[in-house]
Amino acid sequence: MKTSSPSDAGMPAEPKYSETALRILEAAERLFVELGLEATSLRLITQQAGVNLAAVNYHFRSKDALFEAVFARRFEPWARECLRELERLEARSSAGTARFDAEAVVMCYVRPALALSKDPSRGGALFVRLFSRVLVENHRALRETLSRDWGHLVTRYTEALGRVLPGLSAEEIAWRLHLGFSVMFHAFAGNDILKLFGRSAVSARDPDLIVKHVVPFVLAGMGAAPRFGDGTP
Amino acid sequence: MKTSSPSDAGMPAEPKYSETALRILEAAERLFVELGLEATSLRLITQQAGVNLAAVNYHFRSKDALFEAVFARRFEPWARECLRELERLEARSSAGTARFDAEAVVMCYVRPALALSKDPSRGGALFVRLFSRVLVENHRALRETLSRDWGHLVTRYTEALGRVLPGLSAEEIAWRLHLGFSVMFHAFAGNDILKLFGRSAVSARDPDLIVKHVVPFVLAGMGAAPRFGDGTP
DNA sequence: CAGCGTCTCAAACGTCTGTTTTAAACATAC
DNA sequence: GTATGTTTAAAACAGACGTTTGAGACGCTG
Repeated sequence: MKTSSPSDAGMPAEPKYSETALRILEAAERLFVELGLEATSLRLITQQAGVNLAAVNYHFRSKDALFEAVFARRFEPWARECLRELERLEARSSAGTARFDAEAVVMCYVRPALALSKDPSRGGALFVRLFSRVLVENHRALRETLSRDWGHLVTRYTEALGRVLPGLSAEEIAWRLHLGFSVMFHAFAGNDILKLFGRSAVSARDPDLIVKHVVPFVLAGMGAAPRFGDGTP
Repeated sequence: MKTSSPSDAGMPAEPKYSETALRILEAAERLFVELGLEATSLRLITQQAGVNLAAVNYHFRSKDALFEAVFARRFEPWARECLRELERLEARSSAGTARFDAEAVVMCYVRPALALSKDPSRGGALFVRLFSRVLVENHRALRETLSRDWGHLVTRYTEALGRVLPGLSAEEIAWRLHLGFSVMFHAFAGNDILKLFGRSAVSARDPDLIVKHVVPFVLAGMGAAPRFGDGTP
């Protein structure tokens, strides 16, 4: 095999999938992103993976469990990276070697998404597209897992953003984070309204280019002065 | 019936659906939003609508055609409103009775979305949620219709935004519009990452509240200074 | 009352779905 | 070399799916 860097810091990075299971995961990932969960049949997955139909129910328990495995395989490393980035920023800020501002916090979750998008061995931009689907459709089981195991991640980012935008209420902070996450995910996923209307102009599949346009937008949005009561300034 | 204001400016506003067809449209709309196209069966739709299964294929040709009808019924009035708002702004701006700035342009598409969200007789926020799904999944037939019949709408908004943000390149303008549309739609649709992680805080179903938080964010983002080459200012 | 579209209804169509079952191939350890 | 647990293979399962059919009910207009 090729995976696992020498020092696996504590956690078991990958549940050690067999060759067959891996082929299934990869075909499923591509198809779930392209067609969605419901529109993708196990027969199509196994056919494209070049494995037998029954292998899915053997290696993963069910179609739903397969979906969760596909999601978790990409999500967990990414989420860990986001957390590590934030902790590193906090450490370097305490040491006085880095500024703790909005851009630094935003880059803590942009950087991992960028790295993921540029790494074909981790599926490239596929996962971001999958995540943007999960965000819109809502898969019960996944939501439970996320809020149980990764709720603290969001909490940490909320606190961090609160520190760098001291003038804003907790509610306002939550909104800024929500909007900031949202715009980044859908931009990375390429969910483009202009494209939907055949007026693309933004063809950009290049992740670096996406960052270049999204980050200034998000930073400006997050730092905006809040609007009072209704209209009247 | 209750619809149609006295002076229907030219176009046939609604294709005059029969009672049964309307019940189907309404049940389908709700279910498509909740479960998605593939996961919603015609049997479930007709059951909730209290009509016979075959009625769907009689009134609409097929399941796909039903979906397009559901979409078009809400989309077209909304799109027409967006166009009218923009034309009104241009007229009032020429007459010197209104300022032609970024906020005015953004409000041209926010206002119709807000009005729609607050009007239960037009399905309330359901359509925005449906639209956000369409944006992520991509339904071939719908994309063709949109780019053929409504591509000019996007073109008009791109031009308008170019006028109020004169310092930016055409590519940059397209990006700002893409991101601005995107964040508004997903905010109205309630596609909230914080909610996904069980850290809601932004429960806000109130459309006015959404506007209050989204508009400053979008305006600031659109007016941001673009980022040069890479990092170095 | 006859004639004729419009519409509803129950039943059936063939196909595809996720899942299970059975048997066979395989590797590794005794 | 045989035993053992793991992985694959092909076929079959019951059920749900979108769609079609053909007969009948309804409300018209003549």
